[in-house]
Amino acid sequence: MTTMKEIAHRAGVSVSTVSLVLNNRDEGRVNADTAANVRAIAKAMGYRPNPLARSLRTSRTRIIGFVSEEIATTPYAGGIVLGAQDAASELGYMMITVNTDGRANEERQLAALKRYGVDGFLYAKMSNRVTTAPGGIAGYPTVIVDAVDGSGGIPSIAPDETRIGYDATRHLIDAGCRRIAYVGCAEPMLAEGLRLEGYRSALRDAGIEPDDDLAIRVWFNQPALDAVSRLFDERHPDGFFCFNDARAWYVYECAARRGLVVGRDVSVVGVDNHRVIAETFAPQLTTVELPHYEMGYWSVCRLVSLIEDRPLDDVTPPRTTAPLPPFDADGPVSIHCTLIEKDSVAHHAAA
Amino acid sequence: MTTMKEIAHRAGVSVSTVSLVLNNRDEGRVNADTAANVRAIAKAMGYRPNPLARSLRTSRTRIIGFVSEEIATTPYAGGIVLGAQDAASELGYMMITVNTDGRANEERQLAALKRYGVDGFLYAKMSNRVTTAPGGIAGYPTVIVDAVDGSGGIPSIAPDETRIGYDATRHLIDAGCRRIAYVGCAEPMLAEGLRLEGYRSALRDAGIEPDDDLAIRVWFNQPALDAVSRLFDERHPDGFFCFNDARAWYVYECAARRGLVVGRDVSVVGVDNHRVIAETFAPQLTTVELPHYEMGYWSVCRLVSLIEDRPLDDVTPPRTTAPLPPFDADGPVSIHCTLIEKDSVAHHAAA
DNA sequence: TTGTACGCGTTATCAA
DNA sequence: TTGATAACGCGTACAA
Repeated sequence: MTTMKEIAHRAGVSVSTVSLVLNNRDEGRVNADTAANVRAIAKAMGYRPNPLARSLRTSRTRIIGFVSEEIATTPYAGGIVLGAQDAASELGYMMITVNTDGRANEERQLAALKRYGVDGFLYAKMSNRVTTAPGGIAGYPTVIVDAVDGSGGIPSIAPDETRIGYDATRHLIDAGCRRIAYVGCAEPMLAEGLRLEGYRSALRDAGIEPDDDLAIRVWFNQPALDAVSRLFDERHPDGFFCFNDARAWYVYECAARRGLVVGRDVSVVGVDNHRVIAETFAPQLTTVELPHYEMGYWSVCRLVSLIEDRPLDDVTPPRTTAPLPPFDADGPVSIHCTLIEKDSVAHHAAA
Repeated sequence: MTTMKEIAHRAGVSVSTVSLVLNNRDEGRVNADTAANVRAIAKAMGYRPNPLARSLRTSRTRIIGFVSEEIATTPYAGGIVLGAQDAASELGYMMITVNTDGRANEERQLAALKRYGVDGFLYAKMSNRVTTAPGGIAGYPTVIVDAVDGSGGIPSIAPDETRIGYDATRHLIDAGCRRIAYVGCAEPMLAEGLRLEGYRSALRDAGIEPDDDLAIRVWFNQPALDAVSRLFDERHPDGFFCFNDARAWYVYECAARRGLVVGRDVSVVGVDNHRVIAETFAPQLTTVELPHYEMGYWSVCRLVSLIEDRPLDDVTPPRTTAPLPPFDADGPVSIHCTLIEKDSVAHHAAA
């Protein structure tokens, strides 16, 4: 590790001069030639600033604390963490991730992070819900990921759940389906209600009155399979909007047992085709993909813009993928999710 | 953040005395009373050392770098990361996790970690294979997780794959099965060959000559389902040992379509019943559980023992769960996996 | 038994 | 335009 002192020695100048130059504060304060020389030497010696020493002075570490209760418990976490890490890396930040199990060790973990001098926090849930950030976070720049702040005031980023329901249902309507079922999730989740709402709006907008018997909410395993079976036999839906991968499976399974081919006899649109369908039935599910990676990525951009008090456009590295959501709003931000079309929807003229 | 200086001021002593006391270096060097006083004040003021400042002096950060290519791509990662984080937390360490996508940005990420002064590395794969740690890691204390070091010399921790195959097969034999099939994985993996080996040994030990037609290796989806279907129809196995959750699903599905009840008509033992079976068929699969959490936990203990050059027993916090593997060996360590019995195995007298 | 002085690598202030 | 000098919080050799 080469230090400023060594560079100063080699360049025959003082450490302060080196510091000025290497921090680009030499504009009109250091002779252009000496500056160039210092830069050249620094480059030749492969100088990289020591973040610890810098932090000791500036009390800024360029470390972000990623706090979550459920990093380990859901397969989606990976996407968020990865996106966050990528953004952090591109912006010159590091991320320390900690997993809190409930409020128990939460404050202890937060205290540790604070001692390490993190510049801000990402507080992540793994499915959209109303949450309230732990008290210890107060006063630190914070962004809530995949949830909305119950107490208000903290910016958050989450999928636009209503629109997910709307778009999925709309897609089925456009394909000619008229008896569209919703296979929801029996656990109380924000997403559940909102997607149902979107599903209903789409139907109404298309002049179809929602039929409550077509919308069910199921848990897992046999009871879920039984419920979907009844739905098949009693209401004969021609399209299904499924809350998630596991719910879509029940539809695929029921269809298979009745000799119905998904994508020909019945149409299915799901959310976030993650593993179950992909590994069991053919990976053909038309899905609205939850932007986990993007949420992670964008939340870090937003957090850094808070930390460094710079406009968001300024800190956001150029990206070739999806456009940015309207970050300027200081409250919660809903991210639009895109529908990925596979061959689980039969496109035929309207009946 | 209260500092040593403040404590020194309040105690009416110098900073060095405080430092001596708070680092437990006061044995016979500081008056017992002053020491006690200093400790009391430190406690009252809630003193916590500033890790940054300390690191600047000691060039030790108590930060561990967790490096992996696939944190995001597998649902198992969570368990390893969580276990590692727990151990780190209990041992007073922090973990910075980075996800490298191939060798491309790997060295850049490693360089960043090194600049932040990590004390050592965890290099993790998400399924047991022969690997070789990146060059940039050389010279740092390192432990390889869920893989074995190809070039030797670096300690590693991975499941005992052969024994997984042996135990699972043995369990089926003990339950009375005689035509035991192996549904393996067509991808080339270390685990695949080793589990097959264990499967064969168990059969031979029971006086059953392995029948090659009973051991198949499949990919995913329809082709896999077809292969397992043929297996059912042509060889009529009474027991199945399945490489993983997804492979077990094909067996459940084929059984269901033939009216056979798993746990009554056929027996199934799998590995790591993760999500597929649990969310689709009832979560009843008898499995050999891969100790992801334990691997993470133990690897950190081992790494810390390397970093601090202390015997492993010394750094390992007391645990109530499984016993420690034989860490003393300096090469690869195989962790024994335990079989969790659910009701997917029909226990009947041998035919 | 305690305090002084210095260094870790940086940044910031101020005087030259 | 440049360079001492102090400070960030801590650890430690050495002097008192």
